Amino acid sequence: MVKAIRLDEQLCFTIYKAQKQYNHFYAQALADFKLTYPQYITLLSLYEHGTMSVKEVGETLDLDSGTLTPLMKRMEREGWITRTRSTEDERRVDISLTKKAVDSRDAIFEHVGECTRLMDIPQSEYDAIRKQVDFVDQQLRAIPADQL
Amino acid sequence: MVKAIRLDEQLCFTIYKAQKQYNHFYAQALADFKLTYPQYITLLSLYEHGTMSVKEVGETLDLDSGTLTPLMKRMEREGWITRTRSTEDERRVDISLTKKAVDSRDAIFEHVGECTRLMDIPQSEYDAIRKQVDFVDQQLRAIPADQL
DNA sequence: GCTACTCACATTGTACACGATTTACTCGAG
DNA sequence: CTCGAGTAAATCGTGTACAATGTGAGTAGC
Repeated sequence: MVKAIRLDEQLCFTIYKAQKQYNHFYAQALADFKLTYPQYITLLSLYEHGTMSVKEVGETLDLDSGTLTPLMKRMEREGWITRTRSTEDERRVDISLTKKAVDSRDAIFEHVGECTRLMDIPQSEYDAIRKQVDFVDQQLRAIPADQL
Repeated sequence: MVKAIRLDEQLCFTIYKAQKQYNHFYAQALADFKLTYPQYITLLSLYEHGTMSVKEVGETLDLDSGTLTPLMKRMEREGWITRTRSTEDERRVDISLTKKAVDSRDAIFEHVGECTRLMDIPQSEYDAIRKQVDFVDQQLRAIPADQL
């Protein structure tokens, strides 16, 4: 007799739903800037590290070129970034922030900060949850592929 | 002076990554059954509640018809479910499990159970994390749309 | 200076997600 | 009985994700 797997008891499902809810939250919070959540975290990474190649952006966000290339073309079209083929290594494409992106930084941080404050979770608890979810992520990555 | 938002300190980003990792995990765990993660949770819900309309499935999974209709057409094509227009209310489409789905239940539960056991997280901690993430989800849903 | 390998990025195909609109059906008020 | 409000699915358009493949650019080894 196999024990049933109940949807509401699955951590994967809770995380799945929370991720979608965060997406929805940021879709509204970022609507004025016409940014999606993946575009927003791309900006965050560029604010933090400055100009990077597509590969390096991908490493900070855990995304591959199949996702990033079209995403960044949209961000270029919207005037957030520039994409320039590197001269010293022509395989690389360097991603830089535009003046618009630099100028918008404070307004974005300010507005997102206000919105996230609406959630009303104490900093200590917020950090604790983040560490626990990160632990789950680490556990998942630690499973060797040949055991599945 | 606006305080910088650091990607690695954001709970949204941790959850975003964990969700993708879970997706990857289940893609491998479910490969033998040719099921994706959204298809798997659809099956779970049907195992638990039996035949339901598309709307009811959507309520258990927090998905709308725009996502479910094509997903279920694929599942129908793969022989997991049947889609039949309800006779007493012709607006409804009832989703039922096929014999293949019923017969596969134990094998799926068994295999997924084995795979999740590889994560090695004690049940008490697992539940605690799930409750915390669920709390975050609730907090997000509690924010009135007009405040963003 | 050739060749094989590797690397960075782009492209293609499949599968979600979801807002917005459309279509078909139900039901209750007049 | 009929019409309009409401409902359930389907459809459409946009934007991710990612495996697999293609392409051109470096590079190591002989």
